[in-house]
Formats: sequence, C-alpha cells, structure tokens
Amino acid sequence: MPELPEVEVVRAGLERHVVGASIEAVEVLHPRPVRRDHRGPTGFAAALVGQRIEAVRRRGKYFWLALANGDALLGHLGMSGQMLLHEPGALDERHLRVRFTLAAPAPLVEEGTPAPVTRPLEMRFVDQRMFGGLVVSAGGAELPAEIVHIARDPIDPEFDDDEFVRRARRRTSAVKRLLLDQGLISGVGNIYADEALWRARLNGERPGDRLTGPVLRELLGHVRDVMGQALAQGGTSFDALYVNVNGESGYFDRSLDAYGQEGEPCGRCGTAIRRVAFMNRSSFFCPTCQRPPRARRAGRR
DNA sequence: ATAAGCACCTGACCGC
DNA sequence: TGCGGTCAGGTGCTTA
Repeated sequence: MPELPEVEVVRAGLERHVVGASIEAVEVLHPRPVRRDHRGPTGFAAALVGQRIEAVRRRGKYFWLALANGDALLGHLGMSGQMLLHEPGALDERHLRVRFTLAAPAPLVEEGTPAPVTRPLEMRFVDQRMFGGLVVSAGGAELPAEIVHIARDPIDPEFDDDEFVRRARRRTSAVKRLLLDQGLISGVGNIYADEALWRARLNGERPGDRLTGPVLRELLGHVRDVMGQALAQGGTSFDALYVNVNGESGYFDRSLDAYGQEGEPCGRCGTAIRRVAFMNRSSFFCPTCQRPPRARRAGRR
C-alpha cells in the first residue's frame, strides 16, 4: 500500500502488535524481496533470529523495525506489498514471500490466572509484484543508511518548508514530478500528488521555477490535508491488495476528487476530469480549474 | 547536480 | 479459450 498514509497505517499496526516481540524464526520463500541484502536469504534470516523489536519507525514510504542490537529490518511495500499479522497456522497467502515467527509479549490477564509470558505470532511479507523488499540495515535502528537519500516527509515535524520551496523553485521539472521526487519530499505518490494538485487548482505540468513561494506553500498545505484525511480513514484502497496488518481496507477511495475520476464531473466546476499520460503513468486533473501552462518559449528563462 | 526514460515483476482486463 | 496489448498505488539505474 504504497503512499505515506497507507504505510503509516501499517507502521502503527506493527507498532501496536510487535514492539517487545522477539524474532524466533525467519523463512524466506522467494529470494527476490530480499535482493538488496548482500548476504542473501540465509544471511538475512540469520541476522534477525533472536533479535527483539524495540520500535517501528517510518520515513516517507519506508518503514523499519528497530532491533535491540541497533540494526533494523527495513522494508518498502513497492506497488503491491503487505505486512500482515496472523495467528500461527493461518493458511499461506498465494504471494507469501517471507514469514517471521515471533514470540510476542502476552496481553495482561486476570490476576491469579497462570499466564504464559509470550504468545506466538506470525508476521508475513506478502507481495504479488515484488517491487517491494526487505533488508537488514546494519546500525540502522535510528535511520537506515540505505535511505539517507530519502527526504523527510511532510508530516515529519522536522520537515523544512522553506528548504522545500527554495529547492522546488530552482527546478525546471513539472511540479508533479517534484512532488513525486522522494529526494525532495517523501511519501507522496501518484494518488496524493493528483489530489493535492486538484485542491491547489494547480496543473501538474507547471514547471517548478515558474511557481511562487506562496503557491508552493499552499500546495504543501494541501498535501498535508489530504494525507491527514486519508490517514483518518485508514488509507486508500481499491482492492484487497492494499490493506492494514489485519487485512482490512481503508475507505479514502470514496473521497477522491481527481485520481481515477476520468470522465466524472469536477466537484468544483462540473467539467469532466481528464486523464493524460505522464511519466509512464496517468495524471488526472480538471482542465478548467487546473489550467495547463503555456509552453516555455525559447530564449526565456 | 538535474532530467528523462526504461527496467524490474505479476495479474487483471479488454478486444479480437 | 487463447493471444497480445494495456494498465496498476514505486524505486533505482543508466544515460545525457
């Protein structure tokens, strides 16, 4: 479940259920999702067994489990990845790639009841297309070295609005491309880029260096608003591929104003939403509210 | 450093 | 029923 709100739903679910748990066994069922771990599937598994999970963190669309030894299990869901939690013995998913057997702290029980100290739990990485992946990051508990090139995301309290505006205004690329540039601002993907641009009445083809600071700041506000609203509804999900750790879908798809709405009337002006090809994918926008830019003329900067 | 295109995968769907 | 093309929420690598 690719974009920031969906990954945050997963992070929060993992935080609630696996912090304090220990990894007892790791079973890699397909090598591709651990391709970025140079030790291979066996080394990947060996580096995790016996480790206790101390925290679950996130930056943009990456999440990681901080381990007691200072390492991290870093993950990205790609286009179709899921992290699911199960009671042991649940039927294997068709695209189950990695199974983690955990010993989780038992919930508090009534006094006087002889309770076990831990209960078994399975954490599963399921990924149909395998664009996602997992890697053990040495010393990565605070911030994995593998993702230092990823910018802070817009709901990070330390995100620097001034720096974002300054950098965006120096770029000649289309503003939608800038929103999707994870080195500039992370966590924004195709859905929320189109939604934020629609809210800002801004055409995604407008070059960054032709936008004013106030316009970019307003756009940033819309990015935060739409992501916050999506998060409150459990994220955006069109099908069973995008679910939380319990396999449940979010509902924000019902609130989309632009993405996937080709031919539907714009919620502001009634003009039919258009779809155009952009960066080998699709962009949805209102041709009336979001006027395309004039072509940049030769000789003008 | 920035910019743009393609590669990496599987599966659903559509027209023929 | 099968075939080929298109599409899908993403990132990274390569080439200028």
